[in-house]
Amino acid sequence: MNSYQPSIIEPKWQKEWEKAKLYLTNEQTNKPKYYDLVMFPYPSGNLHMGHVRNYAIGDVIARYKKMKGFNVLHPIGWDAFGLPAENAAIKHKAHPADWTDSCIERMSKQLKRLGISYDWSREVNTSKEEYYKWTEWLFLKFFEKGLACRKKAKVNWCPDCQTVLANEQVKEDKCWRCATLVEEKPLEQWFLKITDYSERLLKDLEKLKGWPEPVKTMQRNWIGKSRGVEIKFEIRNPKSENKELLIYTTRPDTLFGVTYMVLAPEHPLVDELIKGTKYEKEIKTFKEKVRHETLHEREESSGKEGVFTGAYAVNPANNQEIPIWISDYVLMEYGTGAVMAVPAHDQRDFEFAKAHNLPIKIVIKGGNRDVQSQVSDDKAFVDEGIMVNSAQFDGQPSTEGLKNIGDWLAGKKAGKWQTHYKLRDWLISRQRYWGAPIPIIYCEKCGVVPVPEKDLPVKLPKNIKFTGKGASPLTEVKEFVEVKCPKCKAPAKRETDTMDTFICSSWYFYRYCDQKNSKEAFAKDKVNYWIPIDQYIGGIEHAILHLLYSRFFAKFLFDQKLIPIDEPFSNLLTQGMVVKDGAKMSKSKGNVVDPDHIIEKYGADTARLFILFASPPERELEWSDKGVEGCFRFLNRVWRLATEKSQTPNKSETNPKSELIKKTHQIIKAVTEDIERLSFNTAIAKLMGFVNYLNSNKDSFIRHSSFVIRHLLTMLSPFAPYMTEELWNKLGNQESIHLQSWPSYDPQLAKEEMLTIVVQVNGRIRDTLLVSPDASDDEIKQKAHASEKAKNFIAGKNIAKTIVVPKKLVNIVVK
RNA sequence: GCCCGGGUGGCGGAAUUGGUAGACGCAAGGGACUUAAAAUCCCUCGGCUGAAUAGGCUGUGCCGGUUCGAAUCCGGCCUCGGGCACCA
Repeated sequence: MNSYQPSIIEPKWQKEWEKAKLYLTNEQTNKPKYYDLVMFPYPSGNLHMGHVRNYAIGDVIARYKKMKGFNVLHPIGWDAFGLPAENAAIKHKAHPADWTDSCIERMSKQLKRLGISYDWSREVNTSKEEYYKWTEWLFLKFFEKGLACRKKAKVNWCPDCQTVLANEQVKEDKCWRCATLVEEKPLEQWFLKITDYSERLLKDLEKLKGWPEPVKTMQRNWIGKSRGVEIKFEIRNPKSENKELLIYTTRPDTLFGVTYMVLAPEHPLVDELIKGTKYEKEIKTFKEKVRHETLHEREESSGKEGVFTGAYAVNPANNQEIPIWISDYVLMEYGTGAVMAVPAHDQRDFEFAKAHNLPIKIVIKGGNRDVQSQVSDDKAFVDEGIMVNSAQFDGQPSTEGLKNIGDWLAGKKAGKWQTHYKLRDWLISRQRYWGAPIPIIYCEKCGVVPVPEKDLPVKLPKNIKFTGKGASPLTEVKEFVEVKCPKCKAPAKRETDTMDTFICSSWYFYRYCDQKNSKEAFAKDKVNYWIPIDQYIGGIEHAILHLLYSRFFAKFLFDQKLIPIDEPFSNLLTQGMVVKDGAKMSKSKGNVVDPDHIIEKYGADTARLFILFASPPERELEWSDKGVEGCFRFLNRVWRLATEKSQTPNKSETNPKSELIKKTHQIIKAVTEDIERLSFNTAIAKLMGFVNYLNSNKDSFIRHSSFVIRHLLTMLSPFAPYMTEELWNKLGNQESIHLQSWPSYDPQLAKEEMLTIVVQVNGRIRDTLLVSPDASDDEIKQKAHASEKAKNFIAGKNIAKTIVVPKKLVNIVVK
């Protein structure tokens, strides 16, 4: 008998499987299809534990479903465009394409070493022409339908490097390379009109029964639908008569409590209001200060800083004059860039009013709560209640008053009902080289002209200089920029911005269905066969952006009749982070653990097993090298069980009543149910328990029964594919274990013979009973009442009632 | 700041629908085997009390509530993590 040596058997089977083309998939079969998708990696250079976790989960599902008789598509590829390649180019003077390719080469090797059952013939790489040609083509489709448009938007601008910075490149308001204070600079940029799909993106969340509820809630809040009223406030200012100020509020019921207005500092009215007044200087200083704050900081702002403009507005409810202020807590991007402030009933307004000594007027009273004292207690009253100080609306519940005031304003043309969404259009322009070019040409005569389909792809030029300074490198390449207008043939200029990499990752799973197609992005029949994705697995950090963008793409493609469904992912598993030292393991943070040394020491099977066993998939997993050892020991125990010879080889092993057979059926049932609910850690725990049971059995025949070993190995094969294959082969099987069926169980044999019933007195456990599963509730109740241990606690008291929970417990309530 | 999660022994976790808290694994302690070590196997292992592997009390971040019964449901708080639109 030789010992378990993963370093020998793993490379051997990796080659064998490749030779046998074990994991290639096609559509020519009668089996039901199953599309198992993992979020494709960004080729950062090295696999980290987060990848291992993601792909181990995906692989267990793929192998399990295959054994259950499904035709499984389990592909992999590379989200290969992006910022880090360009940064590497600046740092190491390597071309982004070469850097990316070498990263992919390394990571492919690591993935193969892990023994993941990918169909590598379908590998996609978003940075290759044969892929980004179709990314560009999809952009043209959006453009054709009027869903791609140009608008002004701000970018982070480093005045020293003369370059646009990503949010990640801004550290505490400063450029990460030269520490210059970053400014915001408006640029004309491309957007996809995802807001046209707001309502569908929101409503269809209801269809996603296989999605975790928290992810749906996050998306719902992100889309942020609200019903409210747009209200017109007249401005009373001698210099600007007849001006109006529009605000949007979801709380028209608090209208009578408005004591001041706040504008975003960049609101177009501000300059008009202050022109030539004594307030002009102070306001301008404040605006300059705010200009240097990023959007993020402004959202975090406590809302206490602001300046009075000197102007007044009139509350349409009661004609009261109220002062107009500006503050950084109001954002131009949301609503109308102005708010009516109701300090008594909004916490931010409340804090602002306190800081600037503005009046606080209560217009809603809470049932028996003393609103007056709460408000003096430094807290706004934000709940529903009864309206007061609101003229004809006094006495109404605020929920009714909300509707009535809205209608009243609409009636006198001072306001109108509106539906708002927080979701903003998707800014896709990036002033960078390493991305899919936006296929647009600007002609002086013809304007914005799309590149004709036949001219796709717009190729990224190879000869590029990277300095990290100045404009995007593409603007420096004459042959790229200077083109003829496709319409009038006059000299024209090519768009030099590239697309957000989220575009590339919003459609890659369709390309997997038909990866080699050079005529189309994907053939309809292939996509119709595989889509929707039955199980999608990836990090919780993608809960909003990637998943929302992909849903938007699916809806658009569905509308263009390119795909058969408008929700791409039927079931979603959001795996928790693998963290180390309390922080997210990520390429950008640099606290990455290299899986290679675990594989070298214990083998890929142990690495996979441990990462699945250490924590349930959706929960965070704190990496620690301890515990890996335990999984390695477990695999060794299985190895010994399967390779040691039974001392009594001729005994019959098929007696269906035997404890061993029953136990085996019970374990198959338990493990199957655990895998079905994606509870891999408990599935492994149950297999460990089974091995302990076999090992502790004195009867060597039972320990080494081939019936039991066969089932143990097949159940373990999705988790530890190499070792189980080796043992399967050693047992004399010709065909791979990965082509076997998942073991089935007989529900009769899997049944427990006796049930343990807990006896409680007043909810505290006093005894347990062993009863047959057929025992009636009355019978169990009687036995419980007869329990000597329970009697000690009943004695001298009256039994008020007895609760029987079938198959679980009896609770005797005494007084 | 806003939105979404998590918090259970010394540690990772289990408890699937409100019904025996601590499965399985790690660490620790004790023992067997061995010249010895490694490996392997066996036993103990939340806390207090107790001779006890009898029993009792207590215990799932904190405070309170609902219930015959709460790790699980509700209210409030503390704390850690994710996301916040140019990292992917």
